[in-house]
Amino acid sequence: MHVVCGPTAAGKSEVAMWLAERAACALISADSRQIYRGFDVGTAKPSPADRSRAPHYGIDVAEPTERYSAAAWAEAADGWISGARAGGRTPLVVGGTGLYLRALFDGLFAEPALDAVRRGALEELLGTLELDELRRWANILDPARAHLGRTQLVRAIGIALLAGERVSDLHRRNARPPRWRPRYLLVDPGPALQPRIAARLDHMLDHGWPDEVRRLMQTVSADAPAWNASGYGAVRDWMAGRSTRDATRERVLIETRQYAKRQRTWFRHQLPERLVTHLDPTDVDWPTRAARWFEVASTANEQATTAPATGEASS
RNA sequence: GGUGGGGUGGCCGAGUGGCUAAUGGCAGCAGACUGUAAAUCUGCCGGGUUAACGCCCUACGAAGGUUCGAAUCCUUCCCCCACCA
Repeated sequence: MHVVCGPTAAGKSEVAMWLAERAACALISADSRQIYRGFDVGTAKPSPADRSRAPHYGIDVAEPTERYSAAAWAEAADGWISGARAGGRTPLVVGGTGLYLRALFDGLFAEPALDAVRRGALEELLGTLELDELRRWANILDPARAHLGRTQLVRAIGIALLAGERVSDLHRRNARPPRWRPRYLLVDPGPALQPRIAARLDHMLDHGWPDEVRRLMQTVSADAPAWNASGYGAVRDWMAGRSTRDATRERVLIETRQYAKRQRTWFRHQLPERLVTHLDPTDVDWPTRAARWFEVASTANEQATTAPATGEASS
């Protein structure tokens, strides 16, 4: 499976669009924010023009108030991939949400059935606890996960209590087999990323982001999951009169930089290096390199489907 | 010109004689990550040296001084802010 990934504003979509037009691809968006309807400018969704140039899947598939998940996305992505193929196109997964890629390619463990009501009540309770307190619980219930963040702790504790099983055990026991072999094209312009982030932000601020946020503030409740996309909180503060344009710009810049940094850390350590091809989109010959990657990855895909291989073709 | 307040590590900001290379926060760097992931967390964070403990140097506007010892006390100077003229 072809995957174009990389930090935000790196130029993933330019590369993906180029490949899509050249090789008749359909784009599968692996982006946890572009799924939300109405959150367009600030999430840098592909333009209508781009969307008419190649089929896009995975965009505008959820209400802003909906609590989405990596598993839900991966399941939907299965359908999109089939849909792309049925339409005679090569699916090309594009996105920067590492966990979504993992959910699709490594498969998350099968979650035991949980009583929704009890789970909701428990999560509400755990939400009131201090982080240290959650750590103490996790140390008893699922020590292997006790070093993680709040979100993970709540989940580990919840499953341990409600299902009587540790997430860390389920990882091993309930693992789902991977369905595809990914080939990653990691797009990253290196030091040029910072100026690109700034330029994109200025463009967003001049092309409707403030209005978009003002509109969303009327219709989408303030605690909707869609809001926690970097920048939206800052722009919302500005629109509410709690901040200035300059301060907002500065804050969003920082949030975006930090996000890009986290993405780089993820891709650097979580992706198997042997499956990754690096692409610097500021290289003049990036199209050649991208095309070569596409060919090699296609060949690898064919081999994988004809003979459930044991080895990996190196990139 | 007078009076009062203030100048602290990249920034903000505690600290009023030794426990202070100096609480916090931000920014930065590195890392973790299997169902909210643009999320949620962890470590480092003056310089040099060390595997580490440590050791050395530089540092609280500037210059002097008091003291065994000063970011902290005294003197002068520079700059900022407020109020009075």
